[in-house]
Amino acid sequence: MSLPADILRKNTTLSEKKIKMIVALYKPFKTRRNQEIVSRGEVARHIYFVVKGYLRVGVTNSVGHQFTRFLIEEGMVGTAFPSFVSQKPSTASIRCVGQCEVLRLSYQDLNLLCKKVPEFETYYRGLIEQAYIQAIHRIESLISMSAYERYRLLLKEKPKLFQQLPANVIAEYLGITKETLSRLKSRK
Amino acid sequence: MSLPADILRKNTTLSEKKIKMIVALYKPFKTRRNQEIVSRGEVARHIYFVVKGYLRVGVTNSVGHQFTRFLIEEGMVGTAFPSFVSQKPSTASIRCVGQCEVLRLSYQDLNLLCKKVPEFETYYRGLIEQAYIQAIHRIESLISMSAYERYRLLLKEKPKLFQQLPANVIAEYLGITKETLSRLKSRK
DNA sequence: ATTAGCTGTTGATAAATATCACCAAATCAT
DNA sequence: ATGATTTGGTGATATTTATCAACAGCTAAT
Repeated sequence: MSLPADILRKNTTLSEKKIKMIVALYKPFKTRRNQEIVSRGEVARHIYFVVKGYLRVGVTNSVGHQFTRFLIEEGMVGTAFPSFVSQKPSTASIRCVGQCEVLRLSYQDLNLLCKKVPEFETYYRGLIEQAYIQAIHRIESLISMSAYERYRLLLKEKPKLFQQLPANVIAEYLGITKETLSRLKSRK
Repeated sequence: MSLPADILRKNTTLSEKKIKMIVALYKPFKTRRNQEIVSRGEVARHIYFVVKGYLRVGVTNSVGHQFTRFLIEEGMVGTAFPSFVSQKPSTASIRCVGQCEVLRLSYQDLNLLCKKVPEFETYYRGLIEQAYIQAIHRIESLISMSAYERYRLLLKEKPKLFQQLPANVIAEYLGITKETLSRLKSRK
């Protein structure tokens, strides 16, 4: 049936009835090509479930350069997390890469679910654990590897990104300029 | 009374009885100066609560250089997280910086608590959320700031680290060499 | 169809950081 | 107390990466 329902079925032992109830809270959210769905300074009031496409969570540094904090892929869930948890204004923005299909779950509904359905909280905790583990690996690659090594690692682990995303987004994710990325590509 | 109990009192509405029961599962763990308490290749079977000192979670890259994935400060809890969650061998090691006082909670006990005491799971989820947020900030600083900017930020946010830890540990945490850190210090 | 903008490259150069070698001071183990 | 090890610092140089500029091919909007 629906992608979020499949994922709950696979990762929890929740009854069909409860799954239905939960999934009804994931509201379809219409997006336009490259639309910014959360702007810097706004509070991230939802977590987003990506059905199709990519969301890019990005920040801008002191001299106006863009960086990609996270890429949220199909089947994954994410948001501007520090803002979402604190319900304070976000330093990051969230933008669709191309045309996306997105569901969203509000902060209130998520917390209500966590309170009322312990099994959902366990599932949600697992999501955060996995996200945190990804973040740890990213930190490790950033402190211990050269740009070229990080590029090779990403190419090996997520080759799809290179087919589906423009090079500047990849470069912003790796924390290098698009020129450097272009040169790394032609390095043997 | 005890530090972990105080923290539970402050962050949950658990009864004194339950807090007592939970804290009894945090076992004191004797460490020697600079002792490695989890080695690379071992499974991290506990999370560690630091009563005194610092734990350093570190990795070694392909050419044998050390890096510091995380520093766990007094009053904080942590472990080699990817290994702990998966219960598979760790790529990181955990080492005491100097002389430490540490409590530890086993994987089994933690999961039992999460299952039996939903409020504990909420508390634990909050810990992971905060750890994840810290990790996000670290990623952002690594992809968007220069070594000097990262050094200044750390100096501003955690000045204590510079008094309490040797410079090479700080450098490994910033992802730079100790020589570069030494030069950044004398930069105005 | 045409223009304007976006995307990916490449070159020349500058800036940041690492590497290697060495030294002095502090700290530790015996 | 002493010898050994660790720690912090500096210089010379190499390497990595960023910056700035230019350009060709593509894409999208009018």
